[in-house]
Amino acid sequence: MSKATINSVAKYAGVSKKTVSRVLNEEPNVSSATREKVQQAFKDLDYRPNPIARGLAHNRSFIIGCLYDNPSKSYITRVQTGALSACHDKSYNLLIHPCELRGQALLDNIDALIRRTRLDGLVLTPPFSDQPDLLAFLKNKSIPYARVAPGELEDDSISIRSNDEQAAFEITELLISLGHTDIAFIKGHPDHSSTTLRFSGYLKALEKNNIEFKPELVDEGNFSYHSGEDSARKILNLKVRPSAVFASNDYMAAAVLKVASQLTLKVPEQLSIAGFDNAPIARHIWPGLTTIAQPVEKMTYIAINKLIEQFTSQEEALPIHKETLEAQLINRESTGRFSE
Amino acid sequence: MSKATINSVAKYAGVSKKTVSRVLNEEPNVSSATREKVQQAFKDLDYRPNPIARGLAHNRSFIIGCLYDNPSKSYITRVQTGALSACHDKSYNLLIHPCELRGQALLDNIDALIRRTRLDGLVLTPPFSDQPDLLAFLKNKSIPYARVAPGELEDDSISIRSNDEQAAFEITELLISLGHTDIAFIKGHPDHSSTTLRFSGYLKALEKNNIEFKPELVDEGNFSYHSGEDSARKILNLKVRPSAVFASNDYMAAAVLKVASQLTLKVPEQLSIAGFDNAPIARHIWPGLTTIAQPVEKMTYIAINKLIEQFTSQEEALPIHKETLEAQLINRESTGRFSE
DNA sequence: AAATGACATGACACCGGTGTCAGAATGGGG
DNA sequence: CCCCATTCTGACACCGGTGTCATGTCATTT
Repeated sequence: MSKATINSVAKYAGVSKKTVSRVLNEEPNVSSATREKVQQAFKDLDYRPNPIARGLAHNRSFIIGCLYDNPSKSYITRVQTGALSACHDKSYNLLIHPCELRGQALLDNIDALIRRTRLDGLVLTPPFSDQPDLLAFLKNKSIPYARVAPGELEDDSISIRSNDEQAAFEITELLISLGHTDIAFIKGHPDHSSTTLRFSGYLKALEKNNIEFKPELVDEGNFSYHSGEDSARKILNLKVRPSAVFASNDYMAAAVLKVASQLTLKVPEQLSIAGFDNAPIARHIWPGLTTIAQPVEKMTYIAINKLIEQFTSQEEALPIHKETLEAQLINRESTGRFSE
Repeated sequence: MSKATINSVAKYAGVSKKTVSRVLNEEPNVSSATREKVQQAFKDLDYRPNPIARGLAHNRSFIIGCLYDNPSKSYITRVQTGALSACHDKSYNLLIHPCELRGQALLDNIDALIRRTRLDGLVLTPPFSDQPDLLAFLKNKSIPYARVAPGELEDDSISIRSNDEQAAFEITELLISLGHTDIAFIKGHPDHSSTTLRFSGYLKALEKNNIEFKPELVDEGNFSYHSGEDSARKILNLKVRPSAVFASNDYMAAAVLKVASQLTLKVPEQLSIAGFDNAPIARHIWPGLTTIAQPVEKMTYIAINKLIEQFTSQEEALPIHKETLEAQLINRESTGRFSE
């Protein structure tokens, strides 16, 4: 069972294998009588074409690779969900490939990946979306790729992002509207473009509201919980303690909450905390974190969808798809007015 | 570039493609002079064999599928890490396939997956590891599979697990050794075999220490944070409140901590909390959770490794690999003596 | 020196599809 | 009724490897 090949179908239907192939691929110039005969054979024999043979004939693998190097498991999972969904819709397979950004080995690593798997295209997630070396390398190798959440849209490739700067601006304004003026900021990892964008949104909100920027309220983290802990200790032990902290992601925000608890600071009465990403931890701690939800699955879905469309399309000059999606502010319990 | 095929290598080395194939596969009966000529050609032409063509010839896809339906992103990521590592070592590709346990659609879903991808084998993670329908279906289809963390080892398939019952026993004894006697228990999802095992370990520890089992201290959750919250509210509002709660996983334990915070119970002074799994959240909340660390990556690695070995081996009767790995108790701040 | 066997090599078909092209069937106009 | 254009169909080579088997080469045995 399940041994039906194109030859057995052809024999069963009394036609040539080429004709079966035509029906399979919905090519024109097949009489409806023949078409029906063949389709009946498909059903009777429970036939599914062999994607490997098809791949060999087409010199295609029907594989999309997904590159990531991200400490957040929930982010990765969301990327995967969107990617799987797009691949499924287009009958492609998804190959996940976690790897480290740093090190000369990166390009060799990717090279080996490409040659080993013969993948048809790549989706780059942060921080790879903004790695000039990598982009140049892929272009050179003629590997089609799409970028998720890149910082710059200049590159002539498919790019889908959400507006990090605007979202950071909004959440900062939320804190300001609650009466906060000393708002600390914990930066993310310098390799990620979102680090710059989120910081920029914070600065713009201060500026717009005529609040003086105080460099001592800014500390550099790297998106990890641990780095958030270090930054929080510095910030919360300042002589003039800020009344609010905006951390560039939820893990660091959760770390701020931990340090605040250890210092017996009440959140949000004595300290407001805002995060970014709407990671599961944002609602798994108490009080829940006010944060920004990005449509990660959707971004990845669109990226892969457009990517496949592009290299599948007959037209050489399909316009390069660029899109910026909306992020959404989620207001939870970790932010409020200062009340002591 | 990168266009070298077996034909071009053969021509370059002045031998037949079959001989090139022999060198590739390290078959015997190739003179060392010829072998070196061919290997030099590999280098000169920068040749890599095409896995798709190889797959077609062998009727193999070199793809291992990984099935999961698990709410814990960190668990999934750890499974993937182990799986990727094993696949990489054996030059296989990993295809991840999240899907829902419930519903008649499951078998159809898996069937479609198999036919679409022609995968060579499957790794089952909980709760699929203990799904009799699925196991029977795969056996019927002659799809090789390996089970990660199954409840029962009876099935004649590769099975790698850690000792959940023993670990639950130990963590319960830890609580007992701290002086607790009223220890509540929150069960996991009934579809997961670990739910039964962990509960059983809890019961055995009570029994061994001559502590009376009180049914009202046990509540049924489903491994989700939300279910843990519900159970925690019930348990912590009992007339006679227990002094410790052992939740079947860390998400539910984190929810207990949240409810305790809302009730202004001090942890661990007024309430000890223990979890299971050593999920990231266990160290991202304060106080950190005492819990059990399982070698998830290693289990998955071994499972896939043995799976590939099995269906690659010439010997028909390779013994079925079964292994039970050690879990480890991690002692953090959420457990201690009752002190009020 | 002839027979024998172990080792080395290549010709060829095959895996299951697709592209090319030539030839057969069909249909409409003169 | 014939001719030609259009539509349909199949023979065949090909994608890039692997399996089978026949043949060639050499050293060893008798």
